[in-house]
Amino acid sequence: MPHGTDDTHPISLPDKPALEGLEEKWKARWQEAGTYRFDRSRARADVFSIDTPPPTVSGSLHVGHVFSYTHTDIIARFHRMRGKAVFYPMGWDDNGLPTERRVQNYYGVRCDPSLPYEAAFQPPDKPGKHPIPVSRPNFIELCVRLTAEDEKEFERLWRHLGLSVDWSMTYATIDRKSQRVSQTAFLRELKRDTVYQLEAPTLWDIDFRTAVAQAELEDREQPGAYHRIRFQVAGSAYVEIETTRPELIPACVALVAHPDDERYRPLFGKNVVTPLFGLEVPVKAHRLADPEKGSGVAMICTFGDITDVTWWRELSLPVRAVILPNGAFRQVQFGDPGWESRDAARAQQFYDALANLQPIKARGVIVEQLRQSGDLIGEPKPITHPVKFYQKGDRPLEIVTSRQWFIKTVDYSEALLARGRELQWHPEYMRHRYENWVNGLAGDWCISRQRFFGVPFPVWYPIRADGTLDYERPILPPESRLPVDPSTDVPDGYRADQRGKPNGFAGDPDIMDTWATSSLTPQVISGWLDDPDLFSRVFPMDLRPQAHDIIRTWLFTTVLRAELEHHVLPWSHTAISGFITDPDRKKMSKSKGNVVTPFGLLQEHGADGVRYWAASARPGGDTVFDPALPSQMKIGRRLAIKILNAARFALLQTDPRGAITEPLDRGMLSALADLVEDCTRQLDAYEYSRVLERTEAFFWAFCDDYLELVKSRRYGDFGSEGAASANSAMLVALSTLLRLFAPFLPFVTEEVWSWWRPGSVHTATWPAGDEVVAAIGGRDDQALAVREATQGALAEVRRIKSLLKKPTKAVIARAVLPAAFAGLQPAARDFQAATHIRDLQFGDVAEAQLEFAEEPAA
RNA sequence: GGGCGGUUAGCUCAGUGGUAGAGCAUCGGCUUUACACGCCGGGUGUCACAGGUUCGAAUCCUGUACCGCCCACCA
Repeated sequence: MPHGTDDTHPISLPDKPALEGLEEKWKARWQEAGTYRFDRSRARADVFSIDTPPPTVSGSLHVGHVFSYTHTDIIARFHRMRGKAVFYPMGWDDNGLPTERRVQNYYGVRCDPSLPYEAAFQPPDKPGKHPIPVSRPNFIELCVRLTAEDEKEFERLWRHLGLSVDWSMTYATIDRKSQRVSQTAFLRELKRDTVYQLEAPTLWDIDFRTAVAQAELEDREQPGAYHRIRFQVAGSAYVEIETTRPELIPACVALVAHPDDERYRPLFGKNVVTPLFGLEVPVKAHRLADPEKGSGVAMICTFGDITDVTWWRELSLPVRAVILPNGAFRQVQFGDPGWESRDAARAQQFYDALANLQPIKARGVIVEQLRQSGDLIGEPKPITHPVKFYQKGDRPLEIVTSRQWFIKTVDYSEALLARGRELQWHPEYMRHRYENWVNGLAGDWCISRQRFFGVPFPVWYPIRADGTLDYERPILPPESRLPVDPSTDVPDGYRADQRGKPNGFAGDPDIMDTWATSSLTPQVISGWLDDPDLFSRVFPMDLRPQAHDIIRTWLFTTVLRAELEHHVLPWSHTAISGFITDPDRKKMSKSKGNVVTPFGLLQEHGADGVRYWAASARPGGDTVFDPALPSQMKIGRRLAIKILNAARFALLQTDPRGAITEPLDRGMLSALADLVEDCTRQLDAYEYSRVLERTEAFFWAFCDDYLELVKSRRYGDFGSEGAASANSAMLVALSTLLRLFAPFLPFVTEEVWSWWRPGSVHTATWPAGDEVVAAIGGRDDQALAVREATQGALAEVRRIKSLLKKPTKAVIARAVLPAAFAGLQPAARDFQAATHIRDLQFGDVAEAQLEFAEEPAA
């Protein structure tokens, strides 16, 4: 039976419908009824699977969260209504540095991976003055304990916002399953030689004391200065260089100029002497040296920046490192191998003033030394220049040589570009970000971090008789043992007391980069290792929603891991959301204090109101959030209230019902069918904002024009057949509009649906144009024309009445309308009743001619 | 330096070849039996700029400017 004409379900209407309390009511009922539970009996073709971003739970909730997660939920709800089994789990990203920092402060502990695990360890009630050292597994337990609270708060927000997540399926990026997936993928990649270990110069944060990856860099404008410094060529001949980092002069291993630079050609192959320290360094030629920069000749240090690394590698230069992992200048003995100075005593005197200093302090000291020695030419010229930082770091990155794990990326550039082309991007232009990144890959992905809270590398190393580690023959666990923590677990064939002893073993002390786990979210949630049946039904997945700032990290690495492990694209679509910005169009950030807590907004505007605001933003676009301005949320709330009232009106009187014969009814439904077709197309293309806008426009006209025009007839003024036509049409329209709105405004639509329809609107069938016009035996073009003429004429009469300041009820004894509106004649009865026109004529007039009667309408 | 978005009413923004739109704000009117958390109406624009294609351009092409973002080996 077509919807809307079902007589079997009783209608129960509230006297005064309201939005208050709908969230509490429906989120509980949805949970109870399992409305959003994933049906894992369905075949892959009937599944829509979503790789939802796990929010960083240690971060604060902010308005950006409700924004982008609403977009995904709209898509999820749409596909669910189209009959798909929606696989929509939620994860929590509790991995990584922010959590680690919080745990240290909250519990007053410090991770020491050399300690053994203590099962009975409990942190003190209050953090003490001195942090308590704990083992890595103990530390991870505390991280899990603390983040569990954060996760509850996020879940509360998501449920209140109405996300249609299946809450029986949650995961955390540090849970055992995630660890097992990460370690298994790592071991398999290691066996395939797509993972390798290398001692090499690595980007290094001196505060966190860890390696960081290219993807985690950001440039920040910093004040600096060019220092012009002379190097002695011979006798009184000097060559001058410019540098922003004069403190690295002791680490200088060469000078470099462009091979075609005539000024320096005579120097190539010769040695010069570094100022202060008297070290002989060669002058080299390399194409990356830019004659336009500085004096055209540059100092190569180990290591000042990434270019230094390139030069060092390609020119086969020695290492002369001065900066320790904590950023301090290390002790150096001049005269030792590699530090043969022309005047070791003098060099030592200068250098000793630098030892133990941090780079910025050392710079001040050395500038003064250079000034006094006469090697500083002129005064430093202040500039502002971009400097590389770790995204979460506070001081510029250094480059330090260390042993790290890498996943190969550069070798797979072509394959990854092809996957990027295969992926369907919404919006399409975000594809360029990915291509930019892949084309700019400078080196393989460093995945090891010298931190504690994260997934450990499942690797031990044999200790030789002389106590050194044998990195060439790592000891690997079988996959069946995973996950392991090599800092406390013992490799097969060894005893625990052999840890750290000659001929014993040592665990790899590092953990994986957080993205090394996050890049496997499709595998984690799809049951890659432990649930092949589920895996076959949901993987490769349908959708990865995420923000554009993590295309180079999360999206890229996920594509990479799926390529390495499965040789497939991990999902067919990605929907990229924009940012919430503050009124200055800057990205919102906690440090600027402009973060708005979402619970207050939900309280004030209702979940549907907040969702309306989120859904109004076009896909991928940044949206300004100004708490000081009246927002779209108010409009959304108003729309939700209007839906309540309009539905109540339609349902107040549903009898008689019968054939839909009247032109206005048929025209309205024909237009609605067009709307439905359009909305379906747009949602298929992820253009949710258009769907909301168009549905809303239709709905508002439905209320203010259609309902007003048919009111009289509906009340029975023109007999029961006319009333039956109106009632039946109204019910079809209501049912259809509720379903179109359902993905956007899940609470109010569910409330109204519950007044008269069985089941949930969210598992009802998404409307189809054919279904809408089935009630009138097909789309009716003539009726559409009548509707259009009637609406035009209605606007015209309203305009004249308003200009003349006539009350709505004023009776018009005689009206002559422009002939263009004559098409309304089949609906003249409805039209005249709504406009109180007694005698209606059409003529050659430019605007409506109205003669008002003396008496008001009855 | 390369790339990507944006520039439309006072504000926030729709609008991808056919008479310039919505909401908010503002002003005026309406006690109308679903809704005053409502309804009707008015005013408001060199569609950033300059060329080009076209019968016709906010829309397509070329270039410029400004805003924002991404990327880059930034001495």
